[in-house]
Amino acid sequence: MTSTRKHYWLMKSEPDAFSIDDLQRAGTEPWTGVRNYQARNYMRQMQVGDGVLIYHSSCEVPGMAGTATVACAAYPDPTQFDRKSDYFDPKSTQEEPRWQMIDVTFERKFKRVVPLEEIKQHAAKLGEEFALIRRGSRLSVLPVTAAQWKILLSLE
DNA sequence: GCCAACGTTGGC
DNA sequence: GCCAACGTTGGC
Repeated sequence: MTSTRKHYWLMKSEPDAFSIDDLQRAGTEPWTGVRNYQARNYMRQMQVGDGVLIYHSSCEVPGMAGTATVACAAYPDPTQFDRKSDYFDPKSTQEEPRWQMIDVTFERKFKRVVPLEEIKQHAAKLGEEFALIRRGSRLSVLPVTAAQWKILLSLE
């Protein structure tokens, strides 16, 4: 888990709530609210400097909007302790926090949003098992291989 | 530990 | 707004 190699990820965000433009304005943003164990486990594996594709979901044109980098190692998501937060989790404790998160730093906004529809056309190259294009996949944080990263960036 | 019911995600 | 797919919950 302490590899020095750079790893790549894709993170989904609903642009109505938080878009690539919001990230550009913010610079660095705490990625709060992930409440899925698999997604959390991926965030635990993240290391400073890892590449992140920012993906817009649940919107008019779902697709890749830009890139960011991982700004810090995973740490407890404070919203799980906040009763007023949508992400409050009564089963989580300070001693044993259930949810972690990372911060991401804006890197680049794509000249255009690369639509999911277009990404799907490259399924053969990307691999059918790539979670983003797998039917019914709802994972909001998923790993991207170096080869996939290269292909995905080339679509811009 | 099974599984039905329910809630959520997210493309369309 | 619909609904398929999936994760979680809770009764048994």
